Formats: sequence, structure tokens, C-alpha cells
Amino acid sequence: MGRNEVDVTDAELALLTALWDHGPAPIRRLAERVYGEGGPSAYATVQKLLERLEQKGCVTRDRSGSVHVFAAAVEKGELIGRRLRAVADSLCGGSFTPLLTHLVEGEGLSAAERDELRSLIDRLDRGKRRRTGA
Amino acid sequence: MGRNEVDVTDAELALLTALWDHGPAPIRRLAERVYGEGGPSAYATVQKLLERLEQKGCVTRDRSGSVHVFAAAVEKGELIGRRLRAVADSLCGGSFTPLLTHLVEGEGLSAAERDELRSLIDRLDRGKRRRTGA
DNA sequence: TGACGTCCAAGACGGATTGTCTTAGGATGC
DNA sequence: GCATCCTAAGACAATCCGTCTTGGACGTCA
Repeated sequence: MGRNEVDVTDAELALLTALWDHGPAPIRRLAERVYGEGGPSAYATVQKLLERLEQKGCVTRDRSGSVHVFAAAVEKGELIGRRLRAVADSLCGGSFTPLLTHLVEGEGLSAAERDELRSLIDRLDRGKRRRTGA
Repeated sequence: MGRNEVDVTDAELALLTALWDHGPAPIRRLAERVYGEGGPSAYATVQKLLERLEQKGCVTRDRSGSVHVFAAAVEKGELIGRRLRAVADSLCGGSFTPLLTHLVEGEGLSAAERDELRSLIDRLDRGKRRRTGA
């Protein structure tokens, strides 16, 4: 493993979000969606951001047509994972447990969320026990 | 609430970590701990970083003695919370539940960690139910 | 064919951030 | 009174990030 430890910037994330929400699109459609008819400079900005996202491996470019079509190459969950790992690495020595503890203790989960989380753990726990015999 | 939405940089975090681990200290001791006898420029770097941390409200400075003594003004958990909130805001519309789900599902918790987490939720759940009557 | 519009490629640009380093001056201790 | 430590203030280069400009290729259509 290993070369994809890159993160995306805010403007890049806005484009990725548009791709996640609406699927592959050419530059012009993305520019309209994110910048709203911003004129020729908005188009060029989106073009540059997509070029950087492609370099980072976060989008793919379909060059077969006369107009390139871009698609997200990372899932939102992947980015969430990277950022959580960055937090864990910088503040928790790489361990995720403190993050979990903080989230569960600190951030006012509703009763429903607690129930959902508990059942999630139970489900995971059964699967793991069966698989590992632990 | 609200003016403290600042984050700290890597070099600043190294100093904060030293303060968390060893308690309040003057510039020289911090420079030795983090930069290891780096000479006069390391001292000045630490000085500047501490000045910025003070501006951000992340350290306090005791000016009573002839040598200023710096102490952490934010806990590690506070920073963890800020960064988790940043992840939630940028990628999950501000909700923490996707972060929890990702952590519990994705990041290979051991059986012991799962047990610990479950009991943590149970404890929290009892407290909340009793308090809110929900 | 030639003008026009849309697209891509490449890079310049300014502002902000970040870590480092320099300088100047004041207090302290001997 | 002199050396030594400290503080304060800011200069500095490198990098990042969003924006914008330019140049040229390709197509359509009168």
C-alpha cells in the first residue's frame, strides 16, 4: 500500500461532491453546478481543479469523446477514512479508539443513534466472533 | 459560543504535545525537547510558534517571572473534537454518525475494543435515559 | 473556405500560510 | 560594566490554493 496519502482542498471537494451527487459530467456542467454560470474564468478554474484532482487520483477522465467526461475515482467513505486516519495519526498515535471514545462520549448522540450504533456493534461483533472464533 | 475555530499546524502541535506530556515549560526547555539543542535559531522558531499558539488561545503565557512560562490552554480532546467536527462538516453535512459508522465498520476493532465500546455506550445510554426520561 | 464557438493544455499570478531565521533591545547576574 | 540570557518584531523563502490568461486544436455552419 501506499502512494495515495493525498488530501483534497475545499474547492476540489466541492467538485468531488458534485460528481458524487450527480454522476460523471464534463467541465461545463460541473462549472455550472458549482459556480453557477460563472463565465469563462469559472470554467477555467474548474478545469484546473479537475486536472489537480486527476493527478491525485481522485477523478478519472474519459478522453474518448470530443469533450472529456470526469468521474469520481474515490468514494466519500474513502476520504472520510483518510481524514479520520490523519486525525488519529496526528493526535492519537495512530489509534482510532480515542476518536470513537470522543465521538460517543462527547457529541450528544440521540437515543436513536445510540441504539443504532449498539446494534451495529452487535452485528459486527457476531460476524467477527464467528469468523475468528475469538 | 464561538470564536475559537482555529486549528494548529504540525510544528505547533509538536509543541502542544510536549506541553501536554511534560507540563508547563519555558521556551528553552521546549526547544530542547522538540528540536534537541538546535541552537539559537531553533529557539527563535519555538518562540514564534508559541507566540502564534498564544494568539490562537491554545497556550497561556505566565509573564510573572523573568522568563516566561508557557502552558497548554487546550486539551488534546478539545483538538480531537475540533478536527472531527471539521471532517463531519466538510464531508458529512455536520453529522457525526457517519464518522462513527465508518470507524466501527471499517477500522478493524479488536474484540476487546468492541466490548469496551459497547459498555461505554451502555453506560452513556443509561445516564442519558435517566436524565432525559426518553 | 473561412469565420466562429467550444474545448483542451499549460502556465502565470497574487494572496495566504508556515516554518525558519535575523535583528534590535531590555533585563539579569556576576 | 560586561557578558549572557531573554523578549519583541518582523523579514524571509517555500509552498499551497484558487483564479485567471493565453495559445492553439477541433468542430460546425454559412
